[in-house]
Amino acid sequence: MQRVTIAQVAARAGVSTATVSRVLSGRGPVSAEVRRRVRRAADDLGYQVNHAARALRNSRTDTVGMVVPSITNPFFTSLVENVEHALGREGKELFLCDARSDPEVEARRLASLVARNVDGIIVSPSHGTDSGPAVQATADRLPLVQLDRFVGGTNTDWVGVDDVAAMRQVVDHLHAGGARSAAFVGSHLTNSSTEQRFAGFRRRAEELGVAHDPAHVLLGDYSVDWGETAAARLIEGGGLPDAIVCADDLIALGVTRACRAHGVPVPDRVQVTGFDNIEFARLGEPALTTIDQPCARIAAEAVRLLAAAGARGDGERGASAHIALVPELVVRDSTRAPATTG
Amino acid sequence: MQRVTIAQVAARAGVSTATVSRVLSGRGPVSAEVRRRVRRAADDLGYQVNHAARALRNSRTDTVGMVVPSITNPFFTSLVENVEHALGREGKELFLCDARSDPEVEARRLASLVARNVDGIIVSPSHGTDSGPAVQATADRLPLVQLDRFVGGTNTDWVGVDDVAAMRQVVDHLHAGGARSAAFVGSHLTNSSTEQRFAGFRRRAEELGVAHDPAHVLLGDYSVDWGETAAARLIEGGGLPDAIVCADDLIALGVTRACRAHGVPVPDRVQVTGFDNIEFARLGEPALTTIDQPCARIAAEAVRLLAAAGARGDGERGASAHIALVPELVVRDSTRAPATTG
DNA sequence: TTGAAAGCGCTAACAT
DNA sequence: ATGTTAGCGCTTTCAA
Repeated sequence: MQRVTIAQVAARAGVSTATVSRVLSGRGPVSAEVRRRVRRAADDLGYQVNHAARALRNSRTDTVGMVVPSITNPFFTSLVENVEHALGREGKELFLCDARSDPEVEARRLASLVARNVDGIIVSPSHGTDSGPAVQATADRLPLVQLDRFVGGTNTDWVGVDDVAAMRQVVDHLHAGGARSAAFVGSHLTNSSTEQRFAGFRRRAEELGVAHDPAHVLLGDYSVDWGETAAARLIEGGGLPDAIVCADDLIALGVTRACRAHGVPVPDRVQVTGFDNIEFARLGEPALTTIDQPCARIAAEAVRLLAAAGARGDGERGASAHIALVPELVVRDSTRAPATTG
Repeated sequence: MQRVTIAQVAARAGVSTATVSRVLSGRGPVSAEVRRRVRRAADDLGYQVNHAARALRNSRTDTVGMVVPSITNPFFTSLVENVEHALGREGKELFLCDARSDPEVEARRLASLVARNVDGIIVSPSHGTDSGPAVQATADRLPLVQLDRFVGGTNTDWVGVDDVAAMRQVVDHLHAGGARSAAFVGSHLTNSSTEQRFAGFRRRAEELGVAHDPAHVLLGDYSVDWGETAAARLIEGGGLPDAIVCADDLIALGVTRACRAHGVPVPDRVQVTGFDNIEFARLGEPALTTIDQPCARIAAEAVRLLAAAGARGDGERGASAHIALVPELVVRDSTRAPATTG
């Protein structure tokens, strides 16, 4: 099972390796007759390019690296799927890495992607500050764009949703449904998503006079388990507010589940909202009102920015782009007010 | 932002490139003093190996490729996560590909992995027969093991669960809960999972005298939507059986949702079972009784087999290993009988 | 213990 | 239109 090289193809077709290369990469002038012979020989031998050799020669791999905090979070897989699709249109492949929500693992992944000579990197940093050094160091070597989450103090491009505007919609909607007090359940404030969402929540709550007791701000991680734990704590602690605003759908799914387990009616006793609009959001009981993240759009913009950064060359880095898309509220059954149009 | 090469490190440390290579790869004898100088120089320059050059030279990439039908199915992400973890223990990385449930895409992915000189491939084939040629062609060139699903007529290793034994447990449990008739909802019989599970279901149903009307066998795809559609069809068609056996949890989640929507009580009017035990299975209303797939174990075995196949060399392929793990039934609230011990 | 040099498979000048 | 050849960055004999 030796690997077939262009030299063997060349020998069989009775031409030089250069000609074979020209035929197979479709560059350079080759007569139709020779082209056919080479193709034939390559097929017969079962030739396949050696990616390593090509990468070494071209210093280009047609591969983009992507690092996400957790591949088991459906929101990130949705993002990954869309990025891969967008990349496919440019003939590039995706090398996916899971950071396990750990900045150290993340740093190793980024280093590994650099070693692999990927053409660019798309990363959603696990941690709001700890991810900084590795992201910056990587951005110094390769085109890099941040997606969804971001880390402060870097000069890279970023694409995501406007969390503050999103939370404004959420709080408005809850308020319209009669909520006069609200809790916030998120992850520890160590990533931009939670930070921004909490800030947006608090700002709008204050503007509308929705009470938000500091004791009703519960921070853990992005998981169903944490949602259940947090909700149980709120319920058992007494003084359950009118609404529970969750930083993502996994948490919200846990919260509604705990409410069901404790016999607390949603949305009649307490309204609940999620964030991301993962597929399972509509499967909750009740189905979750949530913020729909335009994953396809985010992915497409990220790929576009990356291509632009690559074309721009590495030295001249101008002002970095910050693209915040305004997402839509999806009203389902976990809140009381009807959907508004506007 | 030029990449640093060992030549530059060598120059700075005042040694040859050979010595630098020896120090950085930890092979060959180098004096402590020189070792320190080289390390120092490499750090100062921010040296990182060039993976392509190393791969070309060593014809080894320390990378394993994995192809799954769909990265948005939580069962497969769970498998991926575990494979990556197992690989990490051997200092290997994972290159993940999504086949979009399409044998043609799958074939392209496999070819691309071969071109990348991955050290081995782990694949869960999308299609029971159409995936065959590409899988076999790939297996002829590289160590390859099939995971979960498999394609017939190849001589590769395989690891997964014993679907027939699993379905036996499911039917026994439903029967113990009083079911005397059952429907089966799966995907088109174009992959081994559905085939085996359906066969297992039918066999045990016949043994126990559980009625299974051919009109109650509904085949679509592995998705929540299909589960909803299929359940609606069963409910509206009248003659709803005592139980609905689903080929995976996504389908089961759709089925229970449709039952809820149509006011059909689960498990009192109809019992429902899933397969895989994805995280969301316990979040259904009611929580799903399902078969737990031992992902960590499956992943570990796959990695072990792959390493063995690699070590064995490519020519001498003996009998292929077929490892079928017996999974456990997880009893929750969508079925009537209590959990049994044994 | 260290260095010189060949060569992995490919592509792009350059030459014909 | 086609061939010759240098060289991408690394590892590994072989020689010193």
